[in-house]
Amino acid sequence: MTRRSTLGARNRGIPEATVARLPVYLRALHTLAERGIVTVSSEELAAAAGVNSAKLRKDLSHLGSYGTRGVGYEVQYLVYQISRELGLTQDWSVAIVGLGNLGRALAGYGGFASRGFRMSALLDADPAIVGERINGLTVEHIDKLEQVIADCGISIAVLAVPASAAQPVCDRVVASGVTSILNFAPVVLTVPDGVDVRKVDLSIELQILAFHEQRKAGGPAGVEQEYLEAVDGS
Amino acid sequence: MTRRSTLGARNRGIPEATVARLPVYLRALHTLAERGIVTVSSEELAAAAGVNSAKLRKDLSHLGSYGTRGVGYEVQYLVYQISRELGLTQDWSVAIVGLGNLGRALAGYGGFASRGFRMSALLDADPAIVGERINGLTVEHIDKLEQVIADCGISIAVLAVPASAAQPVCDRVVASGVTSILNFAPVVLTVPDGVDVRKVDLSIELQILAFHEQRKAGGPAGVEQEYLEAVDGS
DNA sequence: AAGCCTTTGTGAACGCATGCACAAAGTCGG
DNA sequence: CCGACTTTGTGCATGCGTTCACAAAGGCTT
Ligand SMILES: NC(=O)c1ccc[n+]([C@@H]2O[C@H](COP(=O)([O-])OP(=O)(O)OC[C@H]3O[C@@H](n4cnc5c(N)ncnc54)[C@H](O)[C@@H]3O)[C@@H](O)[C@H]2O)c1
Ligand SMILES: NC(=O)c1ccc[n+]([C@@H]2O[C@H](COP(=O)([O-])OP(=O)(O)OC[C@H]3O[C@@H](n4cnc5c(N)ncnc54)[C@H](O)[C@@H]3O)[C@@H](O)[C@H]2O)c1
Repeated sequence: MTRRSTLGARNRGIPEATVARLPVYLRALHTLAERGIVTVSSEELAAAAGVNSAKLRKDLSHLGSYGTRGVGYEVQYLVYQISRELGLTQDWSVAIVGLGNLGRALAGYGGFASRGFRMSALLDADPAIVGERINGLTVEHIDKLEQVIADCGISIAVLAVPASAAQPVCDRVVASGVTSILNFAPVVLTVPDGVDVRKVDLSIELQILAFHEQRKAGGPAGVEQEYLEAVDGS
Repeated sequence: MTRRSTLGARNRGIPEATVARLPVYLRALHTLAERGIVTVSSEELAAAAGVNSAKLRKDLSHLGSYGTRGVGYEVQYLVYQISRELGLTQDWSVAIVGLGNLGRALAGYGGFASRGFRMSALLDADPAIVGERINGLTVEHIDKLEQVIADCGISIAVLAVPASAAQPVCDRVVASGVTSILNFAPVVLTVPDGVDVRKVDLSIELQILAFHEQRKAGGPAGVEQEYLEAVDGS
């Protein structure tokens, strides 16, 4: 007796918006599991994840028919299915390039390991940083990049280098075989087809908040007059 | 002669997707300005920002008619208009709550000040951290939250506290008058209407990358068999 | 065994975002 | 001053994502 419906459902094409929410559901499910909860309805899980329950059900329906009508979803089983879909049943080796303020914080963070991401390599160009031990790992010189990536089987790299170094470093990690990049530098990276880039830009987040904040306070006040003052001339 | 078209255009309702891209355009424009470039076409700016040029033009058209046909956009003028729309012609005071690994990195980052965000207050609950000086600021005890927020006129808070503390801390900063929150803790925050929350979740970013990475390698391999093994029983 | 009750999975409608393609607008050389 | 050329601003079509609403499905009680 196989539990998963063999027909339909598994489209092979999961919408990007759904993929972005699966980790949120997964986190909510883990929290429920810790509390010993065995079964959860779409309504409850949606509330825990902060989304509409119809959206949740549609999202899950892309993975298969894993619920039971009149009951809900079995927490553990759903955890497994989402994990599998996201590729978290295997561990991923990750390299961090740039061990400055931000890189250090990331390297020392425990929340990655618990989700199947192992920080396997730390790389920096600064001789003063190379050799340092952070969270049990030794920082290697960036010249060993190719070697380290091959040795550790790394396919995901985190870039925490200055903006000016980001594209060159990106080119190198891509040339070394990395096909997924998480970029913290405030630049638009150019990569070949087949390489995924996701960016995290904290300044942008603050600017978006500022926009809405300004709206609450009555919208942008500036008129033409102000520009002339601002540029201080003409 | 006023430069900005007085009619239409300024809808007061800028699409959220556009708002999220304006900071990217702004960054590209700053880079161009540094190189001494005075005028830029939508095609060039779009390339620098990594978007489609039609999208760029439509985005900018929401702010007004700031281009010149046959020529393009004046870099400085566009910088000013976007800055004004985003609310960056004024400075914003920001509080950081939680000065652990991540909070420290943020507090020490220079890229915020240059975009009009001043880190005005650092708050933590740990007596060992309170009193410490980071980047010229003294870490205050979380008990002074209300007072500090009022004194510094803070409306934006960054939460870099553990997941378990995030909601309580959130409630407190909201009660103190903060109406915009940037949250790094991996939890869904509940806030009253009128308060904006943006989340940055690095684990989620990695999980999304893992999903696509797995796809490149041939899709999720698991079948029912594997679940039974995984739960190790039954 | 039958009917009631709960909850899923999805069809359909709607709204937002994207990108093409082009007319209108403006520049610039002659 | 004119005509050719460039580039903007936008109408329109298309596709994606969200939400409502409900029939079908399954469990549970009697
Ligand atoms: N710190 C923050 O809170 C923060 C916030 C937003 C964005 N960022 C961005 O994240 C990136 C890192 O920020 P940070 O504060 O850690 O900067 P940082 O200057 O403290 O660290 C950068 C590190 O990269 C290393 N590096 C430089 N060039 C390199 C190269 N070619 N190869 C390998 N390593 C190299 C440096 O030696 C340094 O250790 C920057 O692009 C920054 O704009 C940081
Ligand atoms: N460090 C990372 O790279 C990273 C990555 C992803 C997510 N996060 C998330 O960011 C948050 C912070 O991460 P971190 O690594 O800096 O953690 P951390 O434990 O190093 O720092 C947390 C800080 O918050 C303070 N704190 C705890 N309770 C508080 C309270 N009630 N009021 C005020 N301060 C309080 C602690 O004293 C500590 O200084 C966590 O939620 C974490 O899950 C961190």
